[in-house]
Amino acid sequence: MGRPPSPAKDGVKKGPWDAEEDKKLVDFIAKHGPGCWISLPKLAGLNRCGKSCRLRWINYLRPDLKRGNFTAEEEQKILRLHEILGNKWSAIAMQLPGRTDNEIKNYWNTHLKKRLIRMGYDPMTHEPRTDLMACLTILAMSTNGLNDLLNRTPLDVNAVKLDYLKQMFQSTDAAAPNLVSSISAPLLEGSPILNSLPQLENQEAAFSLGATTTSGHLLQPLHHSITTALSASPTDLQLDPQPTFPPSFESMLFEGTAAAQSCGFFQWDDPAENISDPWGLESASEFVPSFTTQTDTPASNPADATSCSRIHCGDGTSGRYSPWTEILFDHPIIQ
DNA sequence: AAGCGTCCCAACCGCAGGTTG
DNA sequence: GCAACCTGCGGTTGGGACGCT
Repeated sequence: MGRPPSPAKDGVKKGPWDAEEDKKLVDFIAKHGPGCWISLPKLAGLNRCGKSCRLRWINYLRPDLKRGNFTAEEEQKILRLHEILGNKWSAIAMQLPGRTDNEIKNYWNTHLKKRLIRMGYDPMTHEPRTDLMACLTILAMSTNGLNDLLNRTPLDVNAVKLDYLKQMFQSTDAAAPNLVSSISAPLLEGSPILNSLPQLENQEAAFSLGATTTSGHLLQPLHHSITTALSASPTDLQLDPQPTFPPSFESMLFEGTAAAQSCGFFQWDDPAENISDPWGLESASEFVPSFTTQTDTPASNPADATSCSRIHCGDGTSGRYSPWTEILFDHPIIQ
């Protein structure tokens, strides 16, 4: 037996809702409340399926929805809840009044997830990535890094990278994350080394050696170890054989320590996202010491190109990074 | 100004679990 | 207990907006 089959769904309108449809739906629900979604379209005079009506109401027309950008507090909440709950968007949405699961899901996929990846964290586990693919990813995102490796360019900065790379591939221990971070060791925009390198005629080359955002912001865990190591030996790039990797950003967030600030996770890499500078730090250079290589090449850490969604170069040009998978798998060394 | 590539998000799709007759 | 419906959820996508060349 069971229920009679539902009516045919042919001829039902799909796609974006117009103002008239919205009004019909809002008026109907204001009068009758959200009840049976299957019968609602017919009763409300809408040529939509009940599912579409429900979605439109829940995600857009509901009066208690909060509009506008996510606040820093909301972002932190999402990150913490995601670490605990995973992709349980509805459960996460329950903890964020006025936000829908769809909205949170979209925000995660378009902002937070990418940010974690750029910073070397696994977006699912929220732990620093230590696998070879992650290393290759970040290396590939430095665009010319692999070319530098293959071509054995004599650039001192790349020599540093190669040293680390060599260690990385020889290493089987926990040093790997630090080695990854070193590969993206950035250089100060407009620094002598940048000016001296003919390879840096384009933004892509600048990307390979690190570039800065217009805001000058951008700190990240991946930078911590290399800058620490370098500052410890400012004139001699002796590499720490057992460098330590900073704790996960969540653990620091939970602890609410200054370490979270030095980690700089909430230093927005995109000026458009840098809404409130929540840690009150105007520049990454505040706690990222400059260092000098054996060839007297000054550098500091205003930003990391591997985590920039938009790279701003000294000549005012800018570019965007591509999704890591594309970069990685398009690279000759992978193919 | 046009073409192209990328980003973003509203909306759709398919599935799973609960409900109903 | 079964079959079909209903609801909610998470993954995916289409197309408008935007920026760059």
